[in-house]
Amino acid sequence: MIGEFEYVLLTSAAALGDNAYGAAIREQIEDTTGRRCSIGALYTTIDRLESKGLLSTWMGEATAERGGRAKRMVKLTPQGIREAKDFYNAILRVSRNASWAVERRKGIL
Amino acid sequence: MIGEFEYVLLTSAAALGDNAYGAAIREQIEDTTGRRCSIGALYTTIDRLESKGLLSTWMGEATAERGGRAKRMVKLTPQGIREAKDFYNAILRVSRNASWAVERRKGIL
DNA sequence: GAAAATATTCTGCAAAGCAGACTTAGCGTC
DNA sequence: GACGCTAAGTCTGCTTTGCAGAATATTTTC
Repeated sequence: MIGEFEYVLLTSAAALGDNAYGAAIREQIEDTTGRRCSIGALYTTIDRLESKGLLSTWMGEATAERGGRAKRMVKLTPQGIREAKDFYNAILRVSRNASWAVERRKGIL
Repeated sequence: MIGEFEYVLLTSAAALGDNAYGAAIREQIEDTTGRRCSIGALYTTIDRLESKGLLSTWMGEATAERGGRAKRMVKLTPQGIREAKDFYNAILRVSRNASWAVERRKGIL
């Protein structure tokens, strides 16, 4: 099973679609979680996920906007999508009868 | 933020209420996740969660059913409940627009 | 008093998460 | 054509979580 941060990263990369690359993913993570994401946390996790085959990366061109180095683009593999889905479903299944989940459902419905 | 397994353990203990103790929690975890839970994973995590103040434990009496040692009873602290809730909400928030979450919602509604 | 049952303790290792200094590289300008 | 500015990624070391199972404790039953 993937870890929580790995899940957050996969989800954030998926949300960015064709614009998913290191720095943008980092921003996306900070925005959606409200937590700070260090550079180290980001890239070590990207490396790990790539070596596990859950995402693939390649170097894009350095887009020319006032400086900048080439971007490392990211895309989930089918296996990555599968594992993210599994993680999500596992959390939902385990939480089925948890008071906090029930409360929240009531709020939504 | 707590880890995924810590979340599973807290949730399982919560589900068992007054019957929450090591071995029962382990069974609960195996049932709800479908994954195997080793003894080591269980108790090291209980220890950690206790030292972080997310749950408290005490020794109960040895119930007399064909042998058996005293049980280590477990109960979430208010802080434990809070952290579990935070974890759950964080996953839901991050997943808001993920394809796998959307698919699943459609299935439910 | 030995076997069987129930449950926990202990110890070591593997995987995931976190932090930030350092480096690379293009752009603009003078 | 060197220098500073900006955007982005590499590298390295450490901490926290997760995993495994052998060993041990305690109680019942025969």
